[in-house]
Amino acid sequence: MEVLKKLPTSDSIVQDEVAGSAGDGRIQESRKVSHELESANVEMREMKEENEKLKVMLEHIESDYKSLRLRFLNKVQQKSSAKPVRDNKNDHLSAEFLTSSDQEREFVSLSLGRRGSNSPSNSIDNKEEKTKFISLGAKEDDEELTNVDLTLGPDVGLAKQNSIISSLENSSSEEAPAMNKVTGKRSLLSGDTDDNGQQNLAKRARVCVRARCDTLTMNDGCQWRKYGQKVAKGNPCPRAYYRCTVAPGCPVRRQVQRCVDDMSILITTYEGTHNHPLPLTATAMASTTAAAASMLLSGSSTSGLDTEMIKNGMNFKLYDNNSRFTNKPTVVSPLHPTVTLDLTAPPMPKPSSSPYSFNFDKFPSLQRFPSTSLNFSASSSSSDSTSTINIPTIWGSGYASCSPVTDNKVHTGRSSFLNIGKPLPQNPSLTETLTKALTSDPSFQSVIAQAISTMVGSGNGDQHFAWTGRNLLQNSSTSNSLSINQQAAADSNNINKGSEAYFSSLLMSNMANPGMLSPLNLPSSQLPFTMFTTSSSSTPSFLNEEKKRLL
DNA sequence: CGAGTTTGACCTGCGC
DNA sequence: GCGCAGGTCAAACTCG
Repeated sequence: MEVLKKLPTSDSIVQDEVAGSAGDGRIQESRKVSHELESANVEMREMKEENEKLKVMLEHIESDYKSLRLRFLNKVQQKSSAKPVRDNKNDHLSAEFLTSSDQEREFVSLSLGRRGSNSPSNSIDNKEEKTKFISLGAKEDDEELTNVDLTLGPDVGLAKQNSIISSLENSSSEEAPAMNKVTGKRSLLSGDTDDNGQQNLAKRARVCVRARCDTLTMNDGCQWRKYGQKVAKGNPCPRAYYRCTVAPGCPVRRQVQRCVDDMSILITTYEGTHNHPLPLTATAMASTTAAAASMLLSGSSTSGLDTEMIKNGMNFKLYDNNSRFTNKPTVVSPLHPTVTLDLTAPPMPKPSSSPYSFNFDKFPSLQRFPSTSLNFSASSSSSDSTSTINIPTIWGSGYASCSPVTDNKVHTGRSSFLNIGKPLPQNPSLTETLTKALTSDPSFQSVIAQAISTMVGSGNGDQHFAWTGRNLLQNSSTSNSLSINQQAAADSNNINKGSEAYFSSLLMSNMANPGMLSPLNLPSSQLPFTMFTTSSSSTPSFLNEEKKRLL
């Protein structure tokens, strides 16, 4: 405005003209300036109006968010307080994990199932971290999350959220591997006592990611050091053992193994919780696996889910884990309840109807992302403790949904699927069903939020992409990511058109996982569609040999 | 030379 | 108790 004041006004220009002290050229120049000034004024007025509209929109969104969040928390509280013990076989899980406080933690923690610590060395740190977290307080937490999550810039609030997540992780992080004082060797299993045996059972929950992957290994954003390799029985492909090296002493391990039935499928199993802030590029996988582990440990992947979902009108496709996957996760041990995220299933045809389709036409900004569907299922009988989250992907069909039950196979294992990627027909009125779906089961909320956040962040740009639409063509190192990028590029024109829709998706994500990274703060490079990149490290040796042979 | 990988030995849990 | 299999260790090796 000060600049404008300094500029000559039209009056002064006229005066100048009258004075005749300037030539024709100067008069024309003055008129030009005057014209520009007027148009600038008009533009400013328009911008002001637009700003006002945006403000109103933001306020509206914020109030919607708050009310939705309140409703969500109420539902969670009701659910957790009324949650019955599920079945005898899961009594130990129920007793340990179905308390309301635990359930809440399931949503806000990135823990892959391990929680609590018996380690004296870590107890102080954990106490401190817990105190830190608790000191945030419910009110402050609410405020912070509200403020942070509704912040427009992807960078703003990132540090805050990271620190929150770090605190949460640390508060539930596992202890460093117990060392045998006599031998000096690590003794994970022998350290268990009878008292905490059942607790440790749950602590060892694993998340197994099955992904069709032409490249040598999955780049999930973390740094890994290989510490062993073993040929497992029944699979000629050796299993490689990796340890997280982002921070010294991080207890997280992963196993990488090719699927025996389909060598193009890479099975990566994660175990443990990072005891350090995650690199940005690693948060998506951590969030996803945490959500999966939460689903497993909260019991939602058990028969309880089945019952509840159907009870609430949620129909989920049921799979026979044993028949569908002869290539099951690397190890299914009673000591290692495993949840599997399956990104390998082929696209499926559109079902005729869907009781819970999530219309992405309401979220135009999301349409550039691969569509997903959530397909939960669980079997009733329990012969193992494996859950599967099945995530096939289809690009650009524009819907995410829970697909209807289409078969009723007999289930021989305790298994669950989260199936993402099946296109479904558009359902014109979905607000009610969506709300119902979101409020019906906390675990569902958690997982759907993660799935959505994954989709939202999958534009393969950097974390500013949603706002600036730039860098959409990065990371096209694999065919999958190329497809995504093409999709993203094709839709990049629409990127700034759907801010309201984008906010809406954030609401859902943050509502279900207030402590997790919002898509706002997730770099897209971390997402499953681009994580299959060649890595110089952590390369299975047999693939190296294969590579050498080919060369 | 340091970081990461390879690989054989060793430890532990589990089933018979 | 024994053998098997999964998991880990650590010395040797490789690579940049």
